[in-house]
Amino acid sequence: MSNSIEIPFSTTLMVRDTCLCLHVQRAARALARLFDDALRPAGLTNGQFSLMMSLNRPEPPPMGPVAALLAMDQTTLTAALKPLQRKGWVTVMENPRDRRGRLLCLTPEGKSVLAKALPIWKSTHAMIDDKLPDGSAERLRQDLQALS
Amino acid sequence: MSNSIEIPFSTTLMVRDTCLCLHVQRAARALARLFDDALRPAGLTNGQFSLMMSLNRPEPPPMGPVAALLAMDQTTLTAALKPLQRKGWVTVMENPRDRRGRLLCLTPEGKSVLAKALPIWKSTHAMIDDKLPDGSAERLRQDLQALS
DNA sequence: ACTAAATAGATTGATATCAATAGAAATGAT
DNA sequence: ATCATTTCTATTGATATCAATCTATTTAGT
Repeated sequence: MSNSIEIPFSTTLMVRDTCLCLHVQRAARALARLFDDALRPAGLTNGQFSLMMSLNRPEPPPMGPVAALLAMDQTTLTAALKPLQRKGWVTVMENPRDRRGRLLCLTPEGKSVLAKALPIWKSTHAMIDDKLPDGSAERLRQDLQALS
Repeated sequence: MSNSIEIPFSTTLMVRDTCLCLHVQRAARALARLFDDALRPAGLTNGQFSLMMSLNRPEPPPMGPVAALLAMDQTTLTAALKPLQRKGWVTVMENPRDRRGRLLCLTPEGKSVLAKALPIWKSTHAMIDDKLPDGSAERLRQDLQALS
């Protein structure tokens, strides 16, 4: 006569302990906070650092491949570019060879900001690398890649 | 006479290939999309599923420990509860033993929604588990935990 | 050339995320 | 008991995230 819709507490514990999605989201939030804190003096968030770093290429890339590289929705990329454009660190120009598309360029100021952030990234990354058992960083990257 | 603020392309490639923060953010976005898609028929996002599952306890927990469990900011938790309260799946009551605090409860409807989502979680999780090399899921969880 | 389909981005609306700040209640020192 | 400190949460403002939908442009089939 019960509703039969109660999930046992043991199931809850199992999901909490095993869910890879939850584990990754948790680590993502923690790492984002860590890098955001470290990069704050440089005026960048972790996401802005990754995005701007991915724009540091010989040829300015269109939006699609950048969004794919970062595994983010194209609309997210459009939104993420706005503050960087406002600050004058990134310019978005029409692609002359495909007028539907845009090309993303780091400005000299953007490159300068990125260069100032780089040593912060290095030291922060070295720090978390040390928190992992020896050699597991590479393995971790491979496992994460398999999920993307 | 140059500005000396150019980062070599090789450095960009190194950061892109090694940055654990970027790798985790990327996997987090990809997994979030995957679980969001799968759970959509149940009316839940991956985050809502994790949050509601963490509320399925014998005793309703206060907000602080739940936020810590999910490694999220307390203000994020406050915001995340809003839509769940609106839908009548979670209730937030004053803690009689500490009137600063709140206790978070799943409603019967919330439990029912969660129960319907559970088999979706199971099959989706089994799917991504298969994408990982044998036995690496447990290792991955441990590595991610070390970062949180 | 013409038209249908595919592709590249932009916009809107909802939720997620956190810093900074503020308020209320409990705790501790005296 | 009083007051300073700490703890727990909410609010505001900015950015991040994606689904749904739209426009503009290119490509492919005819």
